[in-house]
Amino acid sequence: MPKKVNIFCGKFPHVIIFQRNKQTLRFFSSSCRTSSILVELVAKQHWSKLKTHLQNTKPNALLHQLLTSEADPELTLRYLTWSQKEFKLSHSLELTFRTLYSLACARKYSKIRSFLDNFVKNEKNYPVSSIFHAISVGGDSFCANSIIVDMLVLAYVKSLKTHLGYEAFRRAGDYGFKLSVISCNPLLHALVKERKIGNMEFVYKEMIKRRIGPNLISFNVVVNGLCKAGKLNKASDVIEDMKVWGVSPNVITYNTLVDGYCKMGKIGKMYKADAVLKDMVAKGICPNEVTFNILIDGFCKDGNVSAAMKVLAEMQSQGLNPNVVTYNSLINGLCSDGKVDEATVLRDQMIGSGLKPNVITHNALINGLCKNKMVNEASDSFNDMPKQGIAHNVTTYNILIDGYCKAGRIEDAFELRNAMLGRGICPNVSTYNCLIAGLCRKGDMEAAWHLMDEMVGKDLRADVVTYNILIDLLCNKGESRRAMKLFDEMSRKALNPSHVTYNSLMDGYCKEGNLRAALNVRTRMEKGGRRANVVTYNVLIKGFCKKGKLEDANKLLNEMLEKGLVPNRTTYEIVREEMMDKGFVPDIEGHLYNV
DNA sequence: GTAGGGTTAG
Repeated sequence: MPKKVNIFCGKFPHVIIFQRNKQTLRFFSSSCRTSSILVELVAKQHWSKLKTHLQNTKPNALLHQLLTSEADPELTLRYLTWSQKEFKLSHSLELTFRTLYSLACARKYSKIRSFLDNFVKNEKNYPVSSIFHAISVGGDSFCANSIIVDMLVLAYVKSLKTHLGYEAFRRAGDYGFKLSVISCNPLLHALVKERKIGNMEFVYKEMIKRRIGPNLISFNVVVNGLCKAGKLNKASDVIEDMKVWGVSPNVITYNTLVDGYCKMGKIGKMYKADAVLKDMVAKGICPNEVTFNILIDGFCKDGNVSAAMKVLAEMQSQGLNPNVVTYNSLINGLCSDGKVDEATVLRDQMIGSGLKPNVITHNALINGLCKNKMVNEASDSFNDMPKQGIAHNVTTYNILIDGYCKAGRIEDAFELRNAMLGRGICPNVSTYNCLIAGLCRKGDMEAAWHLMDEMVGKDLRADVVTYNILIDLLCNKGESRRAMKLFDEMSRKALNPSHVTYNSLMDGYCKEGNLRAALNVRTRMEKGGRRANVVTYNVLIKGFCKKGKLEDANKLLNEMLEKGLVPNRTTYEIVREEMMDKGFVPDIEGHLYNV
């Protein structure tokens, strides 16, 4: 019998498989001959014979015997999987992980990897704590155990059980097991994808603390996560940290940060994005197509297509060719600006330069036509797509369905929905959202609720947008309390309310003249981790104005400017109509001349 | 194995 010493006894006083196994051992000593026959059958892989012989022996007793007799680890594993399948049983965690331990000592890593991949896919989820207990009593080689835990974390992440991967990572720290970037990088990536940025930051800090040595990929993933969460200063700090670790940021690191500024930055964000670009050039990192595409898209989304065009010229002067993504951003930018004709010209230019428009190009143009009240043209464009060898996708249908709804052509919208079903494209939540919003605009509440039921029947779950549509509708009808009930339902369904949700509720209460309730919603919004945006301020400022509280409204205006939020057209309209026309001079007055 | 483009709600 091998000597098993639990080196973690001090901290984790869970000993001991020996007590439990005494009985098993007695069994083996009394029937030693039988057992050696069985072991030999395993060695020869005579499974059917083994099955008949095992009628009087417990399968787990044989597994134990294989482990203690130090049989070939691969064979032990083969017996383990065979017996689990054959007898529809699960071996204990202790024996399972002892098997993996023996494989780790024999450096049969790929066997462990594929076993763990299956192990975690199993619907029977063992508590991570039990697994760690089994690992720590199963073997005393720190290195072998660490490798098993590393592979376990990776297996969880691969099977989309990120929460368990995260827990295993945390516990590995308690036990002092040393993980590697092989499991930590995918874990970081998965946490970013699930928007669990707090957890991602924990893993990153722990990696440094535990001296796991983040590499370039780790840093890039972390920078991306922080950018997606709007933590741009922290992202810049991480880039500084990299140098301490002797890792140089590359073009991807900087592109990620530039994109962060474009998408999450506040006042003067494009200026800052440009500053990051200059910084990277100064550090000798050459911008590539992606860098320029990010900037072009950023300027377009910022409503500044002419600046985007200048970036395009700069890109070409540096010998970089615009690609489909470049053109798609510009086409979309022009369409949002109401310049569908120019967008079409650009599309032709794109074709002239040898690039083939893809489904995204077409969708952008169809959307542009819809938004500019050219639904018939949009429909023609839609029908042209198959002729050009481009298949419609769900988004194409959704765009045109939304176009029909907004043009008041609900019947056409439903007809198109039915057509997509016939063509094997499944409506998704967005399809329903477009239709529900269309029905709400028409005031056909009954049909809207009916569609909600239909969604559930099709196993489609209402999302934040669905709730936003319904909440907004109720608020506009003066039924804020009913809207609040839907809001509570959202949290019960683990849906994270968005800015729109809170803003609609505040608007509803403001319209009812209930400023207190509106401010309560704002408090909840901040507790929910969302900061007030321009729309929030517009809603509240208007609410206070309507109540004649112009001084308070003015304070809100100041607060908004101090937070670096940029007033929009609605803000100016409110200020003009509700304050200036009534003889009140707001602090924002000076800005009004710029509009 | 880390970066970029299209739809729905204010």
